Amino acid sequence: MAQKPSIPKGTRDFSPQEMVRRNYIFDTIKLVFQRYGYLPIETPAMENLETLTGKYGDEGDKLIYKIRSNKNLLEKYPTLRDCNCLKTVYNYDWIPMASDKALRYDLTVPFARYVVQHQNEITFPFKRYQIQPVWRADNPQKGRYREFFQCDADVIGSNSLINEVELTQMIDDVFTTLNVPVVIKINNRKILSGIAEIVGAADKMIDIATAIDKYDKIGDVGVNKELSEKGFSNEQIEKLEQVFLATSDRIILGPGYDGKDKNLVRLELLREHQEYRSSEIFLEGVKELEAVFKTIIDLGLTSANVEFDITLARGLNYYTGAIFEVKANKGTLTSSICGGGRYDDLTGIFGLPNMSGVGISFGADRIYDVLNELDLYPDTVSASTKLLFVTFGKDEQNYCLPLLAKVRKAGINSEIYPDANAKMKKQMSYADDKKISFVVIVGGDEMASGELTLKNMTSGKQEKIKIEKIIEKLK
RNA sequence: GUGGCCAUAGCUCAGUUGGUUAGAGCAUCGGUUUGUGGUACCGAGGGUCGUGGGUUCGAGCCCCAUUGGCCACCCCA
Repeated sequence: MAQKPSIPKGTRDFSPQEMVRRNYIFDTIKLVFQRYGYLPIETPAMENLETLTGKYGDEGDKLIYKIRSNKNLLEKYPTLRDCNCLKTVYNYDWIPMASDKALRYDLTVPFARYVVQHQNEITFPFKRYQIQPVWRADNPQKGRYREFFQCDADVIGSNSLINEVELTQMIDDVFTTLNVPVVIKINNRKILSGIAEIVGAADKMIDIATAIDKYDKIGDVGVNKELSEKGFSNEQIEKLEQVFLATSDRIILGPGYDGKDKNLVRLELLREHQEYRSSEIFLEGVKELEAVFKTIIDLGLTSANVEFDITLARGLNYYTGAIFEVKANKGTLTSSICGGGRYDDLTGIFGLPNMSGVGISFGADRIYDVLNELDLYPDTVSASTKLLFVTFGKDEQNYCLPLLAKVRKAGINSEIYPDANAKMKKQMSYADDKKISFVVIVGGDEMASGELTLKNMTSGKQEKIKIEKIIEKLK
């Protein structure tokens, strides 16, 4: 017996029913992308390693899947074969040369690379969407995979905040269609930069951001402890706590709250904040968000809630302006199902400066998990074949083949049971299992009269009917 | 990279203080007289109990190691 086959950790197989469901998600997202004027591109699964490194922070870089070279180090340096220290590491005759390629970690960095490479063919602002798998050498757990699909939409070459508004509307559109209640959290890295500047730690913005990101998880005590461990003084920590507390519900919903939009109240509070208003970049971030929120409120969203959250950080290093994160309000998955933000200089690294971009990324696999858990698929998602020809032998089958072709030409998904000798029960079970809505039963009587037996598999009712009428009926 | 839990049929699991030939449900396939599925009844196939070692007269069960999985931390879609 052969060994039981398996697939690598953190990867999944998708069977037909699952694929139909996943395609429903992809189709929904794609439709929204197209409706807002985004055009598709694809990039290779692998990139040059140097394209990817240094873009995702220290933790991110560790999770990049490196592709080992096919060249054998021992062929180039045969004397290495005798090196004992290598032998203890590699007990075989093949030592790969240094890896210089890697699997893509996300779709944003390859996109930036693409834009720089194709800058002369692109009309800016460039709106592209991209739906492809990405790979991360992470430890799998709930909602976390080593291979998963991202669905990205990005605008590059436009500073306008209308893009931020539009992306928010797209998130709303997608999750409204999918029937998933969500909260869209929005923050701005400039606010975080300003905060870091004010407390005298401008170079430690990332440290502050990743610590305060855990506010709702480990509370103020935990956050303060982490900040302290990272070398922040008590004075700095106190100053930081002050600004985060300023936007808490307890403060803004207190006496004097006049029912105005919470997000705008929070931002106004920050704009007027004694200590922090002195930072230019801080105020810039606040003003940007005020503009974004005002427009969103004016236009209104269909089902999503938007929320300004000053503790939202996001780990990716390249974000410089607005940052987004979307979570489902129902179900047990607590991690984000969509994220994004503005990056002012991602193309600069590849030699094309002053090209600001902003984008969002839907995590298709997590959305799939949420939809599965909440069972949010419409009935129409399961049906594929609409009509099955059931026959009793070779003669009947031959009689049906031209009819089948006719039905297919009319655009009706249909098939015939291939094994002419199969018993009727077998053929009916097949239809039942595939959730085929109608079967046509063809035997001697039907062939003689041309009146075929059409059975509705849901109601169980059947009627004698000519093929033309069947086509008319099912079209 | 760190920690916790788990591993028996394709799937979900049972399996007594260690004792003959390891069970059930679901799924699959076949049958209940050869033109009718989803419900019923009968039957069949399918397991070196994750792998390797140890203790024992005897191990699915106890011990050690190893691999894999799930969950949490870190970080992220």
